[in-house]
Amino acid sequence: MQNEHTEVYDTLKKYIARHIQLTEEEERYFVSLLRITMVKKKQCIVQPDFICRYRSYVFSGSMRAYLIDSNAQEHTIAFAIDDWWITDYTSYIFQQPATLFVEALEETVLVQLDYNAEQLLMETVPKFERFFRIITQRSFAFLQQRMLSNLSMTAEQRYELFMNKYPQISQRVPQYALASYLGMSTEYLSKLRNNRISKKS
Amino acid sequence: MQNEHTEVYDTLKKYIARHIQLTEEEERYFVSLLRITMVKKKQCIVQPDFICRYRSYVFSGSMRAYLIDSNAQEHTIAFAIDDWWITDYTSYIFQQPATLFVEALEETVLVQLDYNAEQLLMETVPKFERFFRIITQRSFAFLQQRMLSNLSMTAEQRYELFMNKYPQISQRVPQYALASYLGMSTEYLSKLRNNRISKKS
DNA sequence: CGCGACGTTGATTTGCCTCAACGATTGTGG
DNA sequence: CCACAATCGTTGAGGCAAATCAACGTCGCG
Repeated sequence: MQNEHTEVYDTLKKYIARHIQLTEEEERYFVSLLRITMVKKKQCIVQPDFICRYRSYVFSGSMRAYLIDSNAQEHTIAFAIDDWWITDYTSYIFQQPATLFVEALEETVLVQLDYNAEQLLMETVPKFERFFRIITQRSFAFLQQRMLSNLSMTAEQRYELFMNKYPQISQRVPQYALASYLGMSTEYLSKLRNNRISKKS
Repeated sequence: MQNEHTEVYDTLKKYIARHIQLTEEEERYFVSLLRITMVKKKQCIVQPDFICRYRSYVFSGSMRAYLIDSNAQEHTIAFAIDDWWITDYTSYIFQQPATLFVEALEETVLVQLDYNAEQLLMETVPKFERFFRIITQRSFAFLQQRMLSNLSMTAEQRYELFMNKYPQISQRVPQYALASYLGMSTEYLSKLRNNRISKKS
C-alpha cells in the first residue's frame, strides 16, 4: 500500500519537476496536501450543482468532463488520460456550483489537490504560482487550437486530426464520448470510421 | 503628449491593481517595460509566419484575432475592446511563428509588453506570476464556456447569447467579424438579425 | 463621382442530424 | 455458467439547419 502510493507520488513529482524545481522539504510539504482517490468506471467525481473542490491528476486510467444540455445531449469538453489534469475548471477556480459531470471511463487512480490547499500552497511556495501559470497557459493554447479547428474544419477533418494527434485516446474512450468531443453524432462518427460517407472526387 | 501617456498607464495600473498590489517602485519598474502603440483601422500587429513578440492591452479602440483557413475563410478567435488583452497566444507563449492575424477594427491605442520583458518581470516581481496565472485562468474558463456553447447550441442560440452578454461588442465590430466569431456565415447572421429565418411554433 | 467593401435577400444545395431498426458486446443475476 | 438485458456501435432513409451561390442595395472613401 505504501509502495503503491510512493509510486503515484513519484510520478506526480516528476511531472512537477518538468516545470519547477522544488527542494526536498517543499516536495514533502506538497505531498502532504495531496490525497489519492480510486474511482470505478462510470463513477463521477464532480456533478452539476455541487462545488468542485478538487483539481485531479490522473495517475492511471481515464476520465472525461461533459455537459448535459437541455435536450439531454452530452458534450465532452475534455478527456484526461495518464499524466493529465481534469476538473470542472470554472467551478473550481471560482468555487461556484459545477455545470459539468467529471466521470471515470475506466478504473482510475487520481491524485487530488483541494482548492484551499492549492491557495495555501501558492502562498507558502510561490514557485507553484509559476507552475499553475504555466500549465494553465498551455491548456489555454491547446483549447484555442481546438476552438479554431471546430470553427474552420468539417466533421471529417476534425476526426482525422484527432486520430493523428491522439491515437492513444481514440482507442481508450467509448465512441459516443469521442463523437460528443468532436461535435458530431455517434452515427456520423461511425460512418466516418467505416468510410460510409459518399465523397466527391 | 506626456499627459496622454499618463492616462493610458494609469488605466492599466488600475487594471493590474484589481488582481495584485504593487509598491510604487514595482509600478515604476513595470511601466518602464511597456510601450504604447497606436494602430490605424485594418492595421495588423501580428501576422502568420512571424513570431508574436508582444502581449497587447487595449486602452481604447478594438481588435480582433483571426485565422484564414485553406478555403480563404476567416475565423475570429477573439475580440478585444477597452481593458482586454489580445495576442496570438500560441505564438506568444511558445515564441513560435504565428498562425493568426491580429488586426485593429478601429483606430486603437495599445500598451504592449515584450515577451522577454514579461519573463524578466516575473522573475523580478514574482507577484506578476500570480497576475498572469489569474488572468490566464479566467481566459481559460471563458474559452471553455464558449467551446461548450459552440458544441451544444444552434447558430441562433449562440447569436442570442452573444447579444445578451456583449451588446457593446456587437455594436462596434463589423458583421462579418461577428459571424466568423459565432461560427456562421455572414448571410445567415444577417437573416437572424432581420428575423428572416422561418421558425416553427 | 465611382469604386470597393459591406450588408441583405432569395433560391438552391449539402453536411450532418434524427429516427428507426438491427447486430455485437458486455455485464449481471439466477 | 448460461440467459437475458442493457449498453454500445452500425446501417440506411429521410429531413433540416445552415452553407453556398447569385444578385442587388448602400454606404464610406479616395
